Amino acid sequence: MIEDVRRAQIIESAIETFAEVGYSGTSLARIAERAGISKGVISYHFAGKDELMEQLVDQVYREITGFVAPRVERESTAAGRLRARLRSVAEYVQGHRSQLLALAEVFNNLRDANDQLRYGETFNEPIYQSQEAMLRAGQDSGELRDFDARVMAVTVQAAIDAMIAYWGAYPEHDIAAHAEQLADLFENGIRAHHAGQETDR
Amino acid sequence: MIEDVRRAQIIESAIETFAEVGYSGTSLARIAERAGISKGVISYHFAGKDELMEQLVDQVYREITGFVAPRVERESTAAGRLRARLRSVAEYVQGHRSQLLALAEVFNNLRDANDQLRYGETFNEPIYQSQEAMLRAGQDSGELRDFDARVMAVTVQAAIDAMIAYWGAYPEHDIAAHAEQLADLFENGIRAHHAGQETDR
Amino acid sequence: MIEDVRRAQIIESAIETFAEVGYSGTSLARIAERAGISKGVISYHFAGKDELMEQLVDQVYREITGFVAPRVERESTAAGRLRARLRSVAEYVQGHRSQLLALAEVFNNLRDANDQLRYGETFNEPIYQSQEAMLRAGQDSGELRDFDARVMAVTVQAAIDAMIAYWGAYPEHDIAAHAEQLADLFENGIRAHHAGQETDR
Amino acid sequence: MIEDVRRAQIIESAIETFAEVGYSGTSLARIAERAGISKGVISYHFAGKDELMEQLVDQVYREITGFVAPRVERESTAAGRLRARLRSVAEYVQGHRSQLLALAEVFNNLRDANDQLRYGETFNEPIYQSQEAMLRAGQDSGELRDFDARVMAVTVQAAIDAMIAYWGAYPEHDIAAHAEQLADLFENGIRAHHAGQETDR
DNA sequence: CATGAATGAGGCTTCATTCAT
DNA sequence: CATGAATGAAGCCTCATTCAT
Repeated sequence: MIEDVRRAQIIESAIETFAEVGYSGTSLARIAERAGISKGVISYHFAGKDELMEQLVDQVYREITGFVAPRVERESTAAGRLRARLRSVAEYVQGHRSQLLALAEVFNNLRDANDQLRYGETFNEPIYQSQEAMLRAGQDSGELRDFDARVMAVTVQAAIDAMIAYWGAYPEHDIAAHAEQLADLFENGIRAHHAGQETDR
Repeated sequence: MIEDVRRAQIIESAIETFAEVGYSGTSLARIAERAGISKGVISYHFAGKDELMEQLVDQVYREITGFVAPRVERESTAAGRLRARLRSVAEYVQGHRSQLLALAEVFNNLRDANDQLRYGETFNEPIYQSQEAMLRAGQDSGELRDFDARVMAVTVQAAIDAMIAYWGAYPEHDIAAHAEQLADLFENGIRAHHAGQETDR
Repeated sequence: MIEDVRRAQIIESAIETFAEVGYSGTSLARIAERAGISKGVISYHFAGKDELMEQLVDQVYREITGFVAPRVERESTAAGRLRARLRSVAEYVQGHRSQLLALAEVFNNLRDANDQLRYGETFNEPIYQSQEAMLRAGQDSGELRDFDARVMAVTVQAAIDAMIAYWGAYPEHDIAAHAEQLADLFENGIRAHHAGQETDR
Repeated sequence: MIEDVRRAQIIESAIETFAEVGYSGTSLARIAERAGISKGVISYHFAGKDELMEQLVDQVYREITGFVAPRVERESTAAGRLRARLRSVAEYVQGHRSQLLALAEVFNNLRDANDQLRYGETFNEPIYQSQEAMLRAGQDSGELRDFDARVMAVTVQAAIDAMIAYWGAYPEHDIAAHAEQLADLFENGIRAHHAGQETDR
């Protein structure tokens, strides 16, 4: 009810604040100010700043996954799935710029009591593993050449993040074309060598 | 003389602190404590925390460039230069883990008075441009296929950063092999299609 | 009706909270939480935290007095009344541990707008005076020796409070035996000297 | 050096604040204000509010013990030692009113992370034990009658604390006379019966 | 009669920076 | 050249209280 509305409003305000002034510039006071509410309200709805950030990550993460996953699953070949992933991320990201920037801020900075990153590489494990499985299936079917699937999974993710970050810095950058370029790169880079195939674009 | 020694000592201490506890966990007090000096000394030798961080970036950046650049210039083909870059970065990084982690922290967080990232994508411009020039030369010579050189430059840089970050999280990861995998990926991904060449490894 | 039930429930919850976490650890939120009610309810039934505490004192005080007074009045000699008082307090206290601890917390900490203790020594005045009257009667009848009745009244009260506090800290302590020891002490300490001993002063 | 001077000044200011406005009314801001220093200074010289309070207790405790102990040790009989203790406490307390009130505030309120009193009855153990030893020696020598030495030790301490508290509330009260009255009470109350009286139990 | 939501003051602490010595 | 002391802003959090529903 009202509870959920407020929490959503606060998270939305936090997203915009992180996106605009970065992790260390984001205080509860600033979030509250942007939301037009009193400072204490955030502490009322969230156990603390950390919980707010974790919920932010949860929400944004769920949203983007909910958008991308079905579009990927529609494809059957490894190359097709990879291209679908790149395209759908690029598509989703348009209109959700702040969300992605905020996600990156929290990702790269939130630490636990032992100074370890709360969302470190270990948080990416599930993604890496599903990506690896997909790539290995492509290798087994003969579609893809031999390579280290873990390295490739890490690199695909890095290419996506960089695409988002670059577009974050240069909003006029054509992110859809960027995604196609990446798909071409990986398609050429990992397919099995026999005769010269062509990309679908 | 003493001046320079002190500054170097402070920067060294700052590097280790950033690497260990991250950007928001790094205070002047903590840097001073690790260096075994008084808090005030830092303010005496640097105009402020910002200047310290800028000098840190300058120093680390100069070091890594000084290591990588000559190894790249020794090569003549685009593929060779790219592989040399990947290899030499991977080589340099071993033994300079803290430096690279600290560099990333400052890179991703330091902002100016207008909340703009001090080292944003614009800081990468020189790298992108030199990389682009190299790639275009490869395209002109017929070595490389047609693609967006800017996107490729961004992606190469991202792949390198991710390699470092992954190795930062999993120190037992074989970063040298990782670099070769990346070289293979890009070599296959961007060379001109005629007959099937082989990578050198 | 319901009104009174709620007030009693809240006071009961406050008693246990004070007893457990002390004065400064007791917040309305904590009291409400223990009572299983909403925070606002307390403010609805009491003018404020201060009034709640005053009612708590009133209630506990009335209870203990209602238990002790008739048992004291049954006795006729000063020594008998004193022993009756000590015994009945010790008896009452068993089964009302939290009440007494809570009473002490509020007693020692609640202050008015001028930072004066709300229940200071002045609150003990009625007790002191009744005790003094009883002791003076014993002196007049020749049962008790000469001494400062006010000092003795203060000391008796202090001995009782310490007995309760000690037993509060060591629940296995035999409080009934403690009460008898105190009665012996005072009986020997204040009765008239039939063989004339002298103090060293 | 300056360090010690400041710490002493802050503790002194804390003592007066506790004495005046009580435990819950004492904030670091108020202490700093009274000391005429900036809020942050306290955090600079003490790890936190808790450490400040512990040092306060240490200091006051050491002072009072240093005054009382030699005066007690000068005496040889149990009655003499007890009277010496009562007299010297009463003497010391005059001129150190705030110290004693502050000590009581911290004593009765400071709690650890588990809500247990930092200075509970257990803190009094050493006092109780030394007092007990003294009383038992008196019983062994035939000077004192049979009684529970622990109960008596607790009661003596309580009588002293009450004397201080009463005088704290009524500064015109004659605390020296009060101490003599207490000494008389205990002397009569615990000495061996040469003419054999009996208690009623 | 009860509640959950909101407020704003105040508490403790950390921090970058300044300054006298 | 170095230090320790001090500052005051800002951060997060808790709290008693108010209020619309």
